[in-house]
Amino acid sequence: MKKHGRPEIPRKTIYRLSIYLRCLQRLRQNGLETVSSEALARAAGVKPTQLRKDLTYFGQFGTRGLGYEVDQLAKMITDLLGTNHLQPVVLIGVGSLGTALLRYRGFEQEGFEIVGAFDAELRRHRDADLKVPLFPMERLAEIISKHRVKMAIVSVPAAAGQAVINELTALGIVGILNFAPVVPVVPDHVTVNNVNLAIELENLSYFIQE
Amino acid sequence: MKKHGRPEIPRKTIYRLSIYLRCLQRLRQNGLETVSSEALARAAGVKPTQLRKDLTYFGQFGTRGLGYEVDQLAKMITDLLGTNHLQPVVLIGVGSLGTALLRYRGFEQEGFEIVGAFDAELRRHRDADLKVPLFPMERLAEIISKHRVKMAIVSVPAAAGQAVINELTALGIVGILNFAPVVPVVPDHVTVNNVNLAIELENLSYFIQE
DNA sequence: AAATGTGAAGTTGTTCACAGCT
DNA sequence: AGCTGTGAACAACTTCACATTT
Repeated sequence: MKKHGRPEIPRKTIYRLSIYLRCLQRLRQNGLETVSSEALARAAGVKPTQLRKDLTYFGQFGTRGLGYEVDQLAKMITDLLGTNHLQPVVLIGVGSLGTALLRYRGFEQEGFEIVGAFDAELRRHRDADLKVPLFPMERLAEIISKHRVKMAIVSVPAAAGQAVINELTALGIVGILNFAPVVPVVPDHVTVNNVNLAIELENLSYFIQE
Repeated sequence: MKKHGRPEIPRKTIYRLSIYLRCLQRLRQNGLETVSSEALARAAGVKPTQLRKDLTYFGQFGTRGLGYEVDQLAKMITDLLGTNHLQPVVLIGVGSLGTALLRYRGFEQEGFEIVGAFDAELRRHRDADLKVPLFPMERLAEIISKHRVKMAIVSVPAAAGQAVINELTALGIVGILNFAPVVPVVPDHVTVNNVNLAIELENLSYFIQE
């Protein structure tokens, strides 16, 4: 995990922005037009002061004595996160987890489109019901350039992890959601978010003892 | 996400322990018997001093002038995390993501066994190749008590999230790996690790701008 | 000589307290 | 009166510097 670009803003703040956005969307569905930092913070599971501090990294969006306009704040967060337009993504590694991720509807709902899935060995995984086109690794460069892809999801085994990540960064990918259980090394301008499901469970295991 | 039990130890330290363990396992496969904090830290992607500080929360395990014994350190971390014995887990929500998680081999490799998968509507998801037994929600209490389950994976839609989590905690579950896009409310003695794949992608989206 | 263990210093992130709008 | 915006205080975590052990 690395940060850059606007380095003075805590990464956790960016993460919480996404949570605020989800809450705002729900508030909007409920017909709310305005919300106080206290109410929004409670919905997001944080303290009101933290919400306000998070927002002030980017400017002033509220009205004192009143609160925030739901629509306006949601739009500003969307713009800020860069999710206001559809983002093309490639997925590498169509094994058990990769297939699972391809079936998962959650990504497209939030503005991401998996334009291609790649694997070193395609044969086995030709599930007819997958809507995402499958390609051999040889066509990775072509698809990335054709769709101007900047983000990738990596769900290959540990042994292949670093090599695949090297290939992706060489092809211009600058954001990687990495499920491979490795500690990836990438150039400075590339951001990696690591998700390791086994470690999350293992972590729980510690806390439930006794 | 909550902490308790041994509260003085940073949660991030516990998380890194898992990473150290993976690195140690790899070192052991390569026949290494001893490792310095510098070498292990490099493998784990942290600074040597951080590794040493992390370990001293739990005692002294190294030999000055020499380093750490790989086997011994791995065993101590395993004991500490509580992954030295097989841990039964239930999974709630056999939708696209839930099915994916059931197919994922990563959990059992690390000592977790999904003893049952549950869903409000079972019909659709009778994939013959799933090895995990599927049950209706009505049998949740029975299975949890039969296998003495303390951990659960929640992969239901947002709308069902809090209700399912309430049911689980009422049945004695104390550790939850939550994929439902909600901000869960749980009693103090319950630990929740939230994983939100859409938010991870959204977060990347911010960092790749410009 | 080599490498750990650790108090102290430094850095980062959170919360407080209250000034300032509306 | 109510609620935001923010410098200052605080807390948590990381890194340094070096004493200590083999």
